[in-house]
Amino acid sequence: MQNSIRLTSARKAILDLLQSTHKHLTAQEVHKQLKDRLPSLNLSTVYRSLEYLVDHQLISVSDMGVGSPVYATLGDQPHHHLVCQNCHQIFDLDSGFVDDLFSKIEDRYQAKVVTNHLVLFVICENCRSKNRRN
Amino acid sequence: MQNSIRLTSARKAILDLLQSTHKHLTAQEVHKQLKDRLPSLNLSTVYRSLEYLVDHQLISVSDMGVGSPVYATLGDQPHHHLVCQNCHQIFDLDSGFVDDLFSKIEDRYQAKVVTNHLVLFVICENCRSKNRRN
DNA sequence: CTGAATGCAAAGACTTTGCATCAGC
DNA sequence: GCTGATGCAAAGTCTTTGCATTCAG
Repeated sequence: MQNSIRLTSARKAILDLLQSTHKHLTAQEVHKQLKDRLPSLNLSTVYRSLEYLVDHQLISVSDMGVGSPVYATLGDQPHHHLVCQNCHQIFDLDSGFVDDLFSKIEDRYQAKVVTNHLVLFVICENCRSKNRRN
Repeated sequence: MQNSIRLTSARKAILDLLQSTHKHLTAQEVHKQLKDRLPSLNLSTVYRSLEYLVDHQLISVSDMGVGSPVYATLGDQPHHHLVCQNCHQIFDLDSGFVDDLFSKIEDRYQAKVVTNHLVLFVICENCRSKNRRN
């Protein structure tokens, strides 16, 4: 991890994309979405660039249970989701709750929490009432 | 999702394994560890069985950032980890902190949190002191 | 100018699927 | 006995790597 950042067109494009979509994208998705702008962009370059950008702390990587890791800019406000394991509906989770947890952890462990997108699996109210077992 | 469970030798062996190791294993690891006991066990059967067991809520699946999902029995006490994004060291996270969060969430959203293995990414104390930027 | 980044092609790892056979209930 | 599970083989998807070329600083 070094301080200066070598800014190539591929990396620039990836950063731009992540900054403008405000979404979590997989490497494959990033590649697909840049095909028009940079037709020559190779998938392996996308993988290498994403790795580089994560290493240099310009983007974050997290796992939403999609199978592949997803990437997003750090600029986005930390935000968190509840995902119902039964009906797969997604709910926003009040980040106050999570901030609380994170600051407690940082106090206790002297570690900086870098997860800025937490996903918790739940059985939502709706599904609970439909299913006695939960 | 149905109520009765068809208990085959493959599924029995997988459950046994997960119950005895108390670890989170990937499909590949499960397969490797069962090779001796069940030499004929096919990898695709392992995948299908794990999926089946998750569907029937006999085991849980989570993601530790290893690249593949990991499986564990539900019997294991909920427990949580901090993983350093820099040195990849793993720390146990006091589950009191997390229980707190979960019960607040359950109150507010009337949803049952089923995540029983939370993984938070951090920069650990050690790595922070080595690197001014964090 | 020089080392690092890229494209390309190939290999590698993990996972899924179709189909014939086998086994649990 | 019937339905669903398994083994096998093959294909599919995602990711990584080696090497020659190109590019940013």
